[in-house]
Amino acid sequence: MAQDTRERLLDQAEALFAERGFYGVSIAAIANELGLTKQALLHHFGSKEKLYGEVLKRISSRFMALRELRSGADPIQGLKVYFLALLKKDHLGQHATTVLMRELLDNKRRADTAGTWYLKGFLQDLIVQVKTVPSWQKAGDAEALAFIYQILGAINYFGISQPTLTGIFGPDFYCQLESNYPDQLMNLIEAGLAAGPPTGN
Amino acid sequence: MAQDTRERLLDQAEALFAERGFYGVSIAAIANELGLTKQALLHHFGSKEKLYGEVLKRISSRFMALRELRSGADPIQGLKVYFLALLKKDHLGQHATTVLMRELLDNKRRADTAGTWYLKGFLQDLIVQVKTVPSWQKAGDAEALAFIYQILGAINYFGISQPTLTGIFGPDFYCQLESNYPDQLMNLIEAGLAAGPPTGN
DNA sequence: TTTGAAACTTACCATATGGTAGGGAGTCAA
DNA sequence: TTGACTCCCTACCATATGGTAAGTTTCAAA
Repeated sequence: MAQDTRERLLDQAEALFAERGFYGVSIAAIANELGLTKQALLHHFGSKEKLYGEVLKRISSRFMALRELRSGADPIQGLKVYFLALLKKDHLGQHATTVLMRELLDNKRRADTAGTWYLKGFLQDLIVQVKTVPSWQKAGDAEALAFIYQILGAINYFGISQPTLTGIFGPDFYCQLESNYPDQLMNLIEAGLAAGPPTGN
Repeated sequence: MAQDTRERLLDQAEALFAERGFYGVSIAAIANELGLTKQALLHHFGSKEKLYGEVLKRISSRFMALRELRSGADPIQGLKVYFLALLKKDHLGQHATTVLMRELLDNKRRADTAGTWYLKGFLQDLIVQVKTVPSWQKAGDAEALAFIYQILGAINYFGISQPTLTGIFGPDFYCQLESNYPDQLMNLIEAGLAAGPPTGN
């Protein structure tokens, strides 16, 4: 039951941090959402910063789990599994990528604490996989990462734009957009992997 | 001189909103940065919300100016001009895209105020241009926008990741990454435009 | 010279926030 | 039964925040 409350607080915190950002949420708001007082929250986590740290840690562990998931043999399939999981938010939860994006934005300021260390393994894993693809074998790490980042950007930027796009173009249009996004993304990945790194001209 | 102070306050506000987000910055902090008190700021803008609105409006006008900039004739060149301007932050200022990204994240909550209406013209313009490219002429608007959004994501996500990537991989590696990013982006755009929308298989 | 508006300032205020202190209820082992 | 521990609450506090009220200074027009 204690562990249960802790977990529920983390869930709630993750959702609210995603929605409003670190400074947009008070610990009282998080606790009240569960019918608790902020002191209950402070009892479990000590401080708001520590709570936020725990949220990031939990997200990081899901990313780690994602790494275990890849099929292994075919690098292209492995990459697709990764990227589709990110797009569909499988195994990560609805709010993980949003919290992560906010953390990227805030990272400049809290560069010392740097809650994104766990991304290193994830990104290195992706680099290795890209360089396993025949046409990318001669590529440098930076080139591979640039390609990866383009895909990550295509995924995550779209992920946070739903409310805005719906507001601008209406729900029907957004629905079309969402339904053909995965296909186009897979196209982009395949085309990029097939083409290899840019040649010097 | 009055206009000058106003403009300087807007500059400072834009920079700080980009860096810390709406809730992460106090109006006192913005004003103090210029050796003023927060009441000077309130005198010019009335409230924090209104100041933020002015910042968004100013950014929007720069986007509008960007639309005028396109070469006109060649749609592919026009698209490249747009996207390169976004990547290099020409005519937009260092912080415009960051503020915009934060606004996308917060838009869910302030969906009523929706400070991103001005994006509509910009996006529609891009859609028209993409559909002018021969291989995209049969594409639907949603397919064109999906492609555009992939590019925008590749640009903007990378744009906010510099501190994190530098932290993870070191400044030298980031420098490599940054130097080959534009080329790879142009590759991606060309490949995507040449390939056309995904076929139904 | 007077008027009046613009561009600030100092004082002040209500509220919200993160955090401390300490207490009470329940559980569980000795 | 008692002591200790966990979980959570009420009470309280220092600080920060957005905003109001009421000047003060500057400066230009009447």
